[in-house]
Amino acid sequence: MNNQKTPQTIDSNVKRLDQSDLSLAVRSFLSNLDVNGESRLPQRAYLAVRHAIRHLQLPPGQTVLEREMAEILGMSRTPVRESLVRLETEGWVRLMPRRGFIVAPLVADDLQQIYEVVEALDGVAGRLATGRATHQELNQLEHLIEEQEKALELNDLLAWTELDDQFHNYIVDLAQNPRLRGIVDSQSDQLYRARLYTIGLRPKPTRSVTEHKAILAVMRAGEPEAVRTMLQSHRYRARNEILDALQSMPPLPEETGNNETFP
Amino acid sequence: MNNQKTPQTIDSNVKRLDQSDLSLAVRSFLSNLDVNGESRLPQRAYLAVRHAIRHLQLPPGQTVLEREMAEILGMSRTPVRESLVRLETEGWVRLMPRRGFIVAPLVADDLQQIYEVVEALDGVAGRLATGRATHQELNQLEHLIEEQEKALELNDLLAWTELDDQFHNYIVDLAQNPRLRGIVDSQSDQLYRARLYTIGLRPKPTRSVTEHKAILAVMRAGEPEAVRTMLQSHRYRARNEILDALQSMPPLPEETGNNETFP
DNA sequence: TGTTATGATTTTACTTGTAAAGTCATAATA
DNA sequence: TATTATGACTTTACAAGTAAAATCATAACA
Repeated sequence: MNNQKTPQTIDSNVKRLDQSDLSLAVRSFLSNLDVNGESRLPQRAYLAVRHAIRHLQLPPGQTVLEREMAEILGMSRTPVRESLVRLETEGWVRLMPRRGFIVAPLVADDLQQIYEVVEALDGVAGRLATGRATHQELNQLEHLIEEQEKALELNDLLAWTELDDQFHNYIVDLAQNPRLRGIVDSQSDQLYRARLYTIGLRPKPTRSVTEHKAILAVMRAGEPEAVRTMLQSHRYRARNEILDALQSMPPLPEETGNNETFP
Repeated sequence: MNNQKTPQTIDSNVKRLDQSDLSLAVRSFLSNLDVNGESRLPQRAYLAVRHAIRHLQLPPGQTVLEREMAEILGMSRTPVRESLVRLETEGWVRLMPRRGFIVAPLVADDLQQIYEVVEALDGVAGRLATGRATHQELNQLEHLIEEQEKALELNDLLAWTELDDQFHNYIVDLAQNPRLRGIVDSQSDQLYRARLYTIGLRPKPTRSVTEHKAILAVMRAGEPEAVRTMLQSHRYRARNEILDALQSMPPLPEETGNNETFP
């Protein structure tokens, strides 16, 4: 029923209009992303595609064609391909040899692997941050926690998700290790879409805020090892909530190209 | 003195022969690497360049030209560039915009960052491996330790370095997490050249072998948390030895193109 | 002598072209 | 009907070409 390919008639020397699988909405989402600050084309393509995957605009299983992306982003195929290669080594897309790239499916096994990595790196970041953060920076963490409480009172789960991300990212920043920063960034960000996907099915994250407070307190007390342990178990609990929610979902979203073809 | 560029005479319409900075030895090292198993050209280029950097054939600071690599490896520039982009995101080379790629310099600050990452990931790998390894696999670890002792008796530090790598890599394998595997692989392998570089300046690694035995014992006892702690402090000690040795070295190797031009 | 200007050269950054391999709809066949 | 064969079509994988930018040696000049 969702086969949108036109049957090729013999006189189809007319240029086909529906060579794309992507809806107009997704196309505008991709092309309207503000990446003007980036001068390099591959970096622009990288940010655009990653952003679209992160926000489930490019759903798991969706094929990503270099020709199509190039067309949408207004560049040639080469910089697009370069960005896809990078996204592949980071785990955002998967390369099927001679078939093309698809958005990495959202399966429990994969998420489990990411969590095992992020738990460890998040933990060490917290440990390092404890020694390296200034009072001012710790106050900034406190500010983020307050914002989280506000978002929770308003039941704004989307805002809360962003603030939770900011909290953890800021701790990683404080570790002052660019390499760690890069790896955590690309890995933990891949968890975002799983959280987005299960956002309504998880318990209200009041406990997360409590734990954030406890983590900050131990950072203030200057106990690096304790910070590490707490961050790790904090992530562990979050992991279980996500995986539980994912299991109670419709089987798995694969090749769900949300197409709106013209009338 | 080491300026090997020929002064361009007015009648230099002759094709220049020394357009390369790389010695014949390095060229043959690169082209003779056994990568025939790999069908994809970018993967071949990736392995070749990475291997050459790892073994200090391409020294820190060396510029890596895509045209030159393409020529040496017998392919066009496109797959070479793709491999360089990947090596850049992993930290092996550094991209100077509009200037080209150079082999990442071997500076203490960078090594420190890598160690912070690897310590954490190695630790979690050990923790996971403890639950997931079979008796047979643990015996394989024991075998590797025995080989290390033999290498040490023969004072074969190069063999020992390889065996030490194998030991740690095997533990990561046992964690059964491909993503973790990939990140540790690319990161910890970047430490290899630092170890190679300081190989004669460090104390004989008898203590490392003792610690390996202790780690294996705790894995056999099935105490994941203890394995993590021990692996982490094991890496920490190794880190300090390397960084100390590096500090007592000639300033820092940058642009040391070990050229042997024709007579 | 020291400093600035200049132009040839090199190298990336990006575009475009092409062959091979895989896919898929349709037709032929048992 | 079920299965296999066929061929048009799509898409990557790789090659090759070009323009802009940075570099560096040399020359002009104060």
